[in-house]
Amino acid sequence: MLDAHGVRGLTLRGLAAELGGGLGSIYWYVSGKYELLELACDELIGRALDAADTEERLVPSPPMEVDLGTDDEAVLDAVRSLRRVGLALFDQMDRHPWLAAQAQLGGAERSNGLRVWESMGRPLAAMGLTERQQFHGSTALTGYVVGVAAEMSLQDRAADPDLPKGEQLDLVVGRWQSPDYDDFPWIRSMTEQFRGHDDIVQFAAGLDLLLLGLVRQAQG
Amino acid sequence: MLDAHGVRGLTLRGLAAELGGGLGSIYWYVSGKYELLELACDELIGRALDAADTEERLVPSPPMEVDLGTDDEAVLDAVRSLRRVGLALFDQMDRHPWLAAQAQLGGAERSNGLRVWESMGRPLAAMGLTERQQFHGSTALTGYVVGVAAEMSLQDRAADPDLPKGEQLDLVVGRWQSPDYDDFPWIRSMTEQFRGHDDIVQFAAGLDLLLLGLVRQAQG
DNA sequence: ACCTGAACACCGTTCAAGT
DNA sequence: ACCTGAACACCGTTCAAGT
Repeated sequence: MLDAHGVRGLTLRGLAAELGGGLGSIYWYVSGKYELLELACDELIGRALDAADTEERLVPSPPMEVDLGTDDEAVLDAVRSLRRVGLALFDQMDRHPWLAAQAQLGGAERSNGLRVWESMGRPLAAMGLTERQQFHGSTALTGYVVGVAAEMSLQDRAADPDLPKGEQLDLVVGRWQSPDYDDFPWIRSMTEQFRGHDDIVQFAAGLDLLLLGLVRQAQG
Repeated sequence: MLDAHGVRGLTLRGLAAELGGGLGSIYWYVSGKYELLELACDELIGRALDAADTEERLVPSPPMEVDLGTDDEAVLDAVRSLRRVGLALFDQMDRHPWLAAQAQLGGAERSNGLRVWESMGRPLAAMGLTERQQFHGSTALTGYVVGVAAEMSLQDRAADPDLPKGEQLDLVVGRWQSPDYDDFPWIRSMTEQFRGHDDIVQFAAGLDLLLLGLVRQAQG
């Protein structure tokens, strides 16, 4: 997969050349570029879900920094489940920076899109939430996952790929000290946090906020 | 703005014709299509923030369905503030379905991107969260907003624009009863919820979960 | 300073023609 | 059934030339 060059960098001519075939032959297998991307998305999402299920090859989870305030084993189990799925999906989108922008997880016709939604919904039901709360919770979770992943993918793409990670952060944070940022004191106050930030930790922290909210809702 | 045809439907040739000018003259004012889109994004985000500030022309907020479990006026004020900004941004992206996919809110160089981040951050600081919690909270909020908005924009675009809303829902939900969905009992159980769903209510519900998590974190 | 439009270098998609 | 590549209808961008 030569998607290291992004969605736009994948041309049907390039793909045909890579496969040693003619340009038109692609259209025998696939209706167009859109379906090609959809299939690639579905494949990668499917693998992420497999990883979440089998528990192998799973990204190491950052420790949970929030206190859920419950020892109900059913609830804790559901939370662990949701966290595992969310982190597996994020990890996959982190590895393939074009994925997040492309993946319309919920409501997709592709079967793995449905698997995502089902994977989110079942634990929510097990937590004892009402159907309405389950519904809202599931779209909140999927929306959060692709939203944060997309945001971070864009942020990383904007950065100069030649510079080392540390210098990139210094460059951004350096701008924050300029007079342009006089109206944004809060952003400036985040200098230290931004310099030490880690994408997956940040993602997990927000996911845990959502999970905390859901636990509270189940308890209330 | 003829962006009723989406980002791809906006061609520089079409724009030049609309403006009654030559194709090349656009490049005198703007470096390319990318910058043009960035400017349009920034303008609309800016208007949304203005609406959130002035409290006029603001979308009616759905009632909060979660119990925050606090009467700390400073915290409640912060929550109201975050909710107002989030809803104003979502409303704008709901009105302009191409916006969400385009808007890299956080970390954008454009000044209104910074305004978004600052608007989210200040209330979080006022809630008494640690700097680390503020940082994580702000990215979670912005990520959630654009993520859910993007997901819903895609969902609405996929639908047949000729059919009335009710029939569209029936069509989707009808498919859920087919044998293809035998492996997705939870999705099937959401039939009733999906049929009666309302985008902005759904968005607000998830936002409130995040806010509930943040309030708990501040209290803990 | 500001505009013009032909020209260029690409796209995705189609389709008559091959095996 | 499966593949080919020229041809088509578009893009965004550049640039010598105008006023």
